[in-house]
Amino acid sequence: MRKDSRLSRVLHILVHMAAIARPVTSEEMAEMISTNPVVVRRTMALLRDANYVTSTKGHHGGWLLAKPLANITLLDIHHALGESSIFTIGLSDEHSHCVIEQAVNTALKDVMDEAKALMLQRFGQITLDQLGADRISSYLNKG
Amino acid sequence: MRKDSRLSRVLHILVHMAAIARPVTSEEMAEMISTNPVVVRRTMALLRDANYVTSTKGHHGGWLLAKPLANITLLDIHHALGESSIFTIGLSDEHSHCVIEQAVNTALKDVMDEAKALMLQRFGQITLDQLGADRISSYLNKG
DNA sequence: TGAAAGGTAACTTTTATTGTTACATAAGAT
DNA sequence: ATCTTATGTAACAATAAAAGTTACCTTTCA
Repeated sequence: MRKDSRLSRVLHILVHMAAIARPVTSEEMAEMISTNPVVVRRTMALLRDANYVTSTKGHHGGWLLAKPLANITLLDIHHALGESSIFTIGLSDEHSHCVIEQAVNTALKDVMDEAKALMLQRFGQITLDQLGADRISSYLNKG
Repeated sequence: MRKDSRLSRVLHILVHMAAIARPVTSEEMAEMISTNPVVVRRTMALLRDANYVTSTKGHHGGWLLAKPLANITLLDIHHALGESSIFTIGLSDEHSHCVIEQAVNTALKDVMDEAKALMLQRFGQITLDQLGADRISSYLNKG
């Protein structure tokens, strides 16, 4: 299964955007993450749908943040990207009538649900403005 | 990303094995999980390498548990299947020199590590014999 | 009206899992 | 002895999801 790197990539872009006081084009963003503009538009469109960014066409167009990074959490962006499964571990479903299969799947699902809940809770505690600040303080601390 | 359903499938097989007092063939196991014997051998071979099962060739051959289910945890089996990533979320690595990318990835990695630690801890607390017992008691409780 | 931007559909590439075929080897049954 | 029943394994095909690419559209402003 190929990894979904959209969250990492789009967070990278958003933090850059906050430091650039003008519309940023898909072309520029594509260079930030070494891909092409269509891939960028595809992901950014989801954030626009959730009102975290706006886009304008034509000359001097591009993308702008719709709110300060301090008002956006990792969870917000995660959700904006859609409700896809976060685990590579899947449950079998060949014989859903088998009580053993049901017991196995219930046990696995309970654990995965708990881990997911923890992860989303942590994501909800981190705002995007902390990503820059965290980095600077750890840089100063480590030399 | 396609899900890795080996853990769920092989747990299903192991619990069945405990209830069958003779060597179980790959053919029989393949029917349990609706696949073919080669797929079964591929996964079971990993469990044999980790000494959870044994296999014998020829007439009346097949697979046997090497220890009681009570002595095997979900974590044991998870580890026996190899150290593959459990998350579909990947980190970008286009520009590892960019401090913003590093800050984003560190934040994501910290959260994922924490969620993974919780998941593995829970897996370590569940022995395979509980899968049958859990199911029966929940069945009785729910009617 | 031409250049610069986003919008989007359709298709290809990539990557990991799963499935399949084929054949070798081992061990007990006849 | 040799046939049958098993596992062992290599090589290849099918499947599925993300990412990449191409092509063409519309919008906006100089």
